Amino acid sequence: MAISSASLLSSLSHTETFTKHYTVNPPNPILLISRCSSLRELMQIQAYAIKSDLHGDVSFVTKLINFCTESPTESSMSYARHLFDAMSEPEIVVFNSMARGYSRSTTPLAAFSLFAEILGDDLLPDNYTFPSLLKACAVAKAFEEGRQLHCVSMKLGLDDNVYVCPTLINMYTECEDVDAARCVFDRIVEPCVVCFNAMITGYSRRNRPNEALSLFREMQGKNLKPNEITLLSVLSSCALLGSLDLGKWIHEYAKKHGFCKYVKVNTALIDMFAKCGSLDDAVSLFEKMRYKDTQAWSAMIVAYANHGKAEKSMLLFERMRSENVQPDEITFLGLLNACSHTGLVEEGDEYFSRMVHEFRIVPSIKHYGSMVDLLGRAGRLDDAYGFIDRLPIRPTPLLWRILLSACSSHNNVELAEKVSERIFELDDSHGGDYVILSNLYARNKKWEYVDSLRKVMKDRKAVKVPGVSSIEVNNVVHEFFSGDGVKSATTKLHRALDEMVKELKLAGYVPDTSMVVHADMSAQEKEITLRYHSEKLAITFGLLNTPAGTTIRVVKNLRVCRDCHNAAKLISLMFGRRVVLRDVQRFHHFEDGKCSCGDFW
DNA sequence: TTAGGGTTAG
Repeated sequence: MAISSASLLSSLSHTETFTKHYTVNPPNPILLISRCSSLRELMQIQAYAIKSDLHGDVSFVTKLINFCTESPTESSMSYARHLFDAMSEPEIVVFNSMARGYSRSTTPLAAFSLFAEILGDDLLPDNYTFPSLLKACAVAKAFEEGRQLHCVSMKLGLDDNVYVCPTLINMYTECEDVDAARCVFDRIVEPCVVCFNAMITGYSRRNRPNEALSLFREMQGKNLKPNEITLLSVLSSCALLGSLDLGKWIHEYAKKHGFCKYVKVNTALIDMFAKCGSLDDAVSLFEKMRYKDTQAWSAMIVAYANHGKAEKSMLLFERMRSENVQPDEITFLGLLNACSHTGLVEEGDEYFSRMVHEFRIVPSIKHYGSMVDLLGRAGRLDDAYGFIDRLPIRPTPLLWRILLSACSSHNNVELAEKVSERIFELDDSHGGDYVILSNLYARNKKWEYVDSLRKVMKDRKAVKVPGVSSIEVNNVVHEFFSGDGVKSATTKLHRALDEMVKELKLAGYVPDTSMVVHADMSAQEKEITLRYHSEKLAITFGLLNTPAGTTIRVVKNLRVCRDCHNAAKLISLMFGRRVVLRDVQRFHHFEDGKCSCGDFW
């Protein structure tokens, strides 16, 4: 909305509300701003001030702009800019306020443009200027602009300022340059809690939980007291790693130091417990929370969804609504995932429609992805294809990738080829896509296609992310890579795995080598490749190193393979162990020879 | 008269 002219402003000043509330004597415009509750009222105050001496006064205009930038909207920012431009000699204070507003608005980089515009003038940026500008760059993921600001702050000797440092770290991590952030951090002589938090959060958000946790330990070594924000990031790292022991320790720490009064800490604890495979702990914490906000409800709905408990997710949503808590986009993402994991196509469709029409939430690419998954997994591949084709936005490779997985699950080579073409048009560097397609060819014995595809993959230098599974034993997280030991299996772990497979075979396990791509391999070689998959290595490690009868919790970075899924079911039966396996999509709870996913995943 | 780090999704 463009801001109205002076004539409109002056007409507003004569409205009834204005006369009633603000023309009592003595009407002091500065005082009026502190009582102001809407942009409309603010305009009336400004119009009123035109008649007074205050019009054009720096501190008065600054107050007006501050009001506009507190929770910026398109119109409030446009009005603020109008006031800013009208100032004959703006001061840096006023600019800082404008920059803060932009950094919180939908057009954060406007802060940088304004900065570039005024830089040549007499306005000298100060230690209040950089945090807002850097925040804007972080939000917009504008690396170049952020780096330029870093240079300017260095020239002005402000790069080690206590307020500037955390935003520099935050800007670099949001722009995916964690190492640059670490350089900034390492230059700080005595980093404070906020600096540690910025760096720990950066590691955690960039999927580097081990570094986050080691920095957390370093922080404790320096006797710096963590605060609730530290705990949020550390919990998020525990969740990434599936590190239940450390997560429990943080829970105890939070209880002891009074951090459990924070709703966000509880929400992060719920998420951690759920992602570490302990859904019961998540539920009991959730039920104990006196006040639950949208995020807490969403976290629990998402937790149920990831554990394949769609019914519970949906019931919780009903409870949430009956307590008049407004759902957000994440609540619906949880519900849609719950439906897609369990094949509830109609219910998922209904939630999508309610989200858009009843709650006026604009679907994001993630919601679309969930819908494609819902249709695809349920075998409605053509519908899923049509859904992507009709989207109001340009489909991303990820969206097609979800459909490609579904084609693989439903053994549809023809559509998989078509979908792969669409993916390769957008991104041909993702090795996983070639692997899925060649697995499909292999399963259908189209060996000549397997060979040519592998050649194409090699020519395009596409790399597949290796499978990694991890397991925590006695506070230490052990990682296993798929294929470890294929060439020379000499360790105790490999011998134990070989023995276990022998026993499994006696119980009826038949290795499913159909998805092992390499056409030139012997049956024996294929079986070995399959045997040393990361999840089998991790589960065996768990069997060897944890007390009988305890639950084995494994985290995998990709989707679990069909053969490992079969093996895990049998292991749970033969060794009397519950195995909780988190893959990139969801949880699988293996018990008594069955999986909680009901073999639908 | 302006200022730093923030869970749930990805």
